[in-house]
Amino acid sequence: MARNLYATRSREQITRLLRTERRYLSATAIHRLLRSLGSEVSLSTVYRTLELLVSLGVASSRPDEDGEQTYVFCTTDHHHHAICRKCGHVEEVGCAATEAFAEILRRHHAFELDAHSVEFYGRCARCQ
Amino acid sequence: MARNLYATRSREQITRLLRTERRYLSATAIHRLLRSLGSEVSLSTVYRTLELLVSLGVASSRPDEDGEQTYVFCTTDHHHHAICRKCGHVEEVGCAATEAFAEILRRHHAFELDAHSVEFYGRCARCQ
DNA sequence: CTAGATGCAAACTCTTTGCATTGCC
DNA sequence: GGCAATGCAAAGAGTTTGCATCTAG
Repeated sequence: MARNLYATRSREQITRLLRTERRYLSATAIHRLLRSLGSEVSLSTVYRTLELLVSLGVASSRPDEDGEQTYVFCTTDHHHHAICRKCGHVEEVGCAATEAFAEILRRHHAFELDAHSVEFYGRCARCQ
Repeated sequence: MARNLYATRSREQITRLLRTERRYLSATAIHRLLRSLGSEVSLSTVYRTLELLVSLGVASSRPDEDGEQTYVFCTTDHHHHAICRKCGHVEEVGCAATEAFAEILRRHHAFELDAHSVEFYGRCARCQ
């Protein structure tokens, strides 16, 4: 955690959970999980902490199909996510992999891909 | 519109707007646009009609970054979307273009891509 | 001790639903 | 005329915010 920020119990718990799970979880799901583990953190603190983690680059968020925001632990390095539809596991995909695809879009559609927002769904190695 | 369904004024207006715009719009945005064009359709009808169009395969929906659902007119053919970040224009990308990319993910990450949910962001030909 | 973090409850936004009314065929 | 569609208002769900209290440093 950066300077000027207190390393509180709530924040440690939320960060540790995300770091362990490595899959996209909603704020409510995180709250429910933590409570079931004995934590007494409130839902608003979960929301505020998640917002903090995202702004610090420690977590990344995206809305699921219903529009509910979900959060995942991730490094600050530049990368994209391949998300397993079966187990929810998040694989970090390096930029090089997207280059070839950007080239195809460029040639066939004159479309300049902004690869930063691309996310992929499918089956990870263990779930096929 | 299929049998058993009334071709009402509201539905025509909503469908015509989507067909003309060809970009992702939220229900509220569609409602606002229609009202500004003189329509008196209600917001709940907009929601109900959009749900109908999606189930008919005439429209497709996805949540934006804030989790708000947005809708776009599209054909029922199998394809993916390349969305221009500048003008919002939606380009329909054929499946062949995604094949090459799926192959890379498969080789480098042992990840089986379910290409059906992939959407791309960037700049279209006119907006570069 | 003090700025920052938390909990609670209320407020907000987007979306869905129940029901009486209207309108298409 | 009959069944489906609509409008309105109220209810839901997820998320944010104000404020008094608590706590890490």
